[in-house]
Amino acid sequence: MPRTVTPAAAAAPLPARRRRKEARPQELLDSALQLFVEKGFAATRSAEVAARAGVSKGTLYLYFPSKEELFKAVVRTNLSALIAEGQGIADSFAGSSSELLRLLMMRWWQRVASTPAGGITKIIIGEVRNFPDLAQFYVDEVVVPAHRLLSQTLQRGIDRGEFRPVPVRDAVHALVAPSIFLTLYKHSIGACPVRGSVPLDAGSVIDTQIDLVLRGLEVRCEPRKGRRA
Amino acid sequence: MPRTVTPAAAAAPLPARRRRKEARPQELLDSALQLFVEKGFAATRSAEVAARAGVSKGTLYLYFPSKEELFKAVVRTNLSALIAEGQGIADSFAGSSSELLRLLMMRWWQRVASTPAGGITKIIIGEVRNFPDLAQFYVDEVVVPAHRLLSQTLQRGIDRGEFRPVPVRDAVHALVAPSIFLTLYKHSIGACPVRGSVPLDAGSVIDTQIDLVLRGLEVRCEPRKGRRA
Amino acid sequence: MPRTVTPAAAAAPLPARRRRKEARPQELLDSALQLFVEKGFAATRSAEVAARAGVSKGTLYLYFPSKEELFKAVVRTNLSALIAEGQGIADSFAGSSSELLRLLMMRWWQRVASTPAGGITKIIIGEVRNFPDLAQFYVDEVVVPAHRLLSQTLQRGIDRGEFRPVPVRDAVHALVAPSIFLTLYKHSIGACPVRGSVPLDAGSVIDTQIDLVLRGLEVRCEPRKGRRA
Amino acid sequence: MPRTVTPAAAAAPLPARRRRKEARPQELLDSALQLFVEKGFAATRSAEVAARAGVSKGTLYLYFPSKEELFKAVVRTNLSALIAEGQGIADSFAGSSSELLRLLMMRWWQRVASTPAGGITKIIIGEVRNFPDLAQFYVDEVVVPAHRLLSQTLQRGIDRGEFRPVPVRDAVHALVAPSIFLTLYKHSIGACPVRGSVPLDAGSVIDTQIDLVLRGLEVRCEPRKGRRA
DNA sequence: CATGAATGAGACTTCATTCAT
DNA sequence: TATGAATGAAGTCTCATTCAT
Repeated sequence: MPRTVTPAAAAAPLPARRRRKEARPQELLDSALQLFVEKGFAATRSAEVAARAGVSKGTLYLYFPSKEELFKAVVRTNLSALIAEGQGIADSFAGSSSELLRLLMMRWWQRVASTPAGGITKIIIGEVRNFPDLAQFYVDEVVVPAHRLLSQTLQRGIDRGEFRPVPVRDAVHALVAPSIFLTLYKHSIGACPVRGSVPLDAGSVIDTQIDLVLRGLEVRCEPRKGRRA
Repeated sequence: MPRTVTPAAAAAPLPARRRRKEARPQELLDSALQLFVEKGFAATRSAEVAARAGVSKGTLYLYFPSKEELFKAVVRTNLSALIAEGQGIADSFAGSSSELLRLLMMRWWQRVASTPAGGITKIIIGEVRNFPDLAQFYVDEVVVPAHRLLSQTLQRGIDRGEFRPVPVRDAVHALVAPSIFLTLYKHSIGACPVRGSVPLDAGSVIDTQIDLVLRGLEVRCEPRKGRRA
Repeated sequence: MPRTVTPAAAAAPLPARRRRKEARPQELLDSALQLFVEKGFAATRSAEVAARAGVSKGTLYLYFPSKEELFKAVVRTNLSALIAEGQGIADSFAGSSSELLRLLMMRWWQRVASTPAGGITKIIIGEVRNFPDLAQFYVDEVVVPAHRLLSQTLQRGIDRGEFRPVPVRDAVHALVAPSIFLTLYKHSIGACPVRGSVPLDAGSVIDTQIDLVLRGLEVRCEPRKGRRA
Repeated sequence: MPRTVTPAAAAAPLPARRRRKEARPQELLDSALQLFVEKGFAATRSAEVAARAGVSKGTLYLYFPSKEELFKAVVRTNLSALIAEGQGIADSFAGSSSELLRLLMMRWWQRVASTPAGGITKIIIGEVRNFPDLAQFYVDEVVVPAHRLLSQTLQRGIDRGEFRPVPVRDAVHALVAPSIFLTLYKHSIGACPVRGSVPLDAGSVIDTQIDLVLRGLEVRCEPRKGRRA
């Protein structure tokens, strides 16, 4: 046995202990996201976050100084990054504004609404009033940047004559509300084993929503001519 | 025998004590609604509900066997009644479906969204998963009846050729989502003293929403050509 | 059995529940004093204070909002009252200042130094720096009033020609230090089962102290004449 | 075989690493003294002791097997040595006992009371009862030797007719108490930012103390008559 | 009917000490 | 030697609910 086994060290995989250390924060963030979404912020026990990440209570506090900071880290990891990315796309987009709008909303859908991250909104809605610090944090980190991104997109469409000149702020609201609401629903009643509830299919909801906002509900055009005449 | 317990009191106008007694449940429900909306279900202290209603902790439990039952009573008092009333209006409405839609939404706005009752949704969203009984209760008592009412109204419009034949369920969703979302926002971040937040004006939001859903966002139709020329 | 047992209620002793309620604070204060003196402030477990008073943890917090407030109440009950009383005596004392001094010190000895209350000083000495609020509280509530009382007494003796005109502040210090120090010792090393320690007998210490401070250590008088000549 | 471990290092001037290593214990002792005095024994975090000494937590435990042993080492380093030195002085002193007394007290003042070492007494007073081992240790190491030194000095004064024949043990107590008490005060309330506290100036306190103990407070002796006349 | 004292399980967070690296 | 990640017991304080009065 010439021990040809090249010393493991050669490949220089981080020593086990250190490898764990570097993975810990992410493991904890994942575990925290799951639990926060499941139970909410206040009702999530820090001990359970630790347990689900496979570490002891103390270890959690080695990486995050408090439950509140843990939550902030979860938000930053899961939402802030995505918004910044969307802003990047919008800044260099060349196609029509309808296409950009669809693209942004689809991305949000795929990356947030369809993942546990979508549940963060539920937490904020339900608990900011009990944790005032989180309110300012979430507005700065998520609400304002996201609203800015969509406002710019609508304004672009209006400026280029693609959209009617609607009030931008309210239109953004009308645009995102159904998706966010759907996400909220999914992570609250939708996650409960109730009978008789109203099922909501994400794909169809979003298609209808985009179609509706872009084209409207009323049968128009020809009749309109008359009205307009 | 001589127990001539002054039966006078019986005939007399209710003595203060008795009058109080009969008003108690409503006073407790009001106090509970306020606090549940402010702090959420779990974070509301039953002692504070009692205190705000001017009674002792024990008295609260005299009228409602638990915090959960108290919450259910709050929902029944504030939402179930209103929905039934809306259904009554719809059943006998003679005008156009657009008008009916506007009417129903305006009523909801005035009677729920503009009052503390609007905050109930926030509580459900944020906490049903921690109180499974409430999920079934809320679906039966609120979600299903409300959805039925709006579905019927949209279907009526489609049947009468007033609306495009959109997928009803999803359209209902697109219709109510912004209003509900606005209410959620108002009772969460909107109730926090944050700076830089996105202000939402109820009146303008609802107008834009109705306009958008009915008429759409895009500049369309052939007639457009003419307008553009 | 004519049940002549006059209804206990006739004597109208407070109903058991209420009688307990009124006794609770004092029971808790006694228990707290004992434990604080035994273990110090930080090391005293609120659960143990409650247990020693025969109630549950929760009950303690029904009467005192925090461990710190509990401690303040202990100080007020055991020290502030006594100092005020001493001030009353001094204000109306007619004898010699030596007698007044002896009287005040004897009272302090009997009411504080010889009781668990004497241990409070130990707590302050050992822990104020970790509980900054307590520092100001103790100075206002104990240090300043006590120092004022003794300063006045010394000054009275000087004014009446009974005492040499010594620097009052420092003399007060020299006067109280041994007694306080003795108390500290008693509640620290003196309370430990050590061998070979220096035993201190209260009675003899205080006699020596008063004698020493009043008459001094040096053999004087005649020899002095020579020195003075 | 070729392991010609450069023995050069052996002869070379101590490499930085080794020099650090040898300084470690003292650096840790200094850091520990500061922190123990600041926060007390129990409230001092071993991690902070290590950090202030510029090493890791693990390293601290390399030199001292536990926090308690670290504390003992601090006491030995800072107090035991000084007392032995004072004993040496007393053994060979030729002047008057008053002078010797003044000398010893001044030395104690300069070497202990005026340095962080003075705070050790505070720790003992406040916490021995929670750490029974420390009680015996401190009595053996500090209390008994210090008391022996001062007892001998007083007895010497009495034997030589310089002092009145007072009870030695109690007189020693009266002698040291104010100084120790002053030190305690300085490291407790005196170190807190309180307003209205009683300021104590070391120099004036010690002068008054010595003067008082040696000469007494009362105006006495026959000669007095003359002075009064 | 009404009160409010009492309970006790349970939450977040800290820290001395260990041990793999 | 030196490090610092990991542990888990322990401590303060909260609160829904009960029940003697």
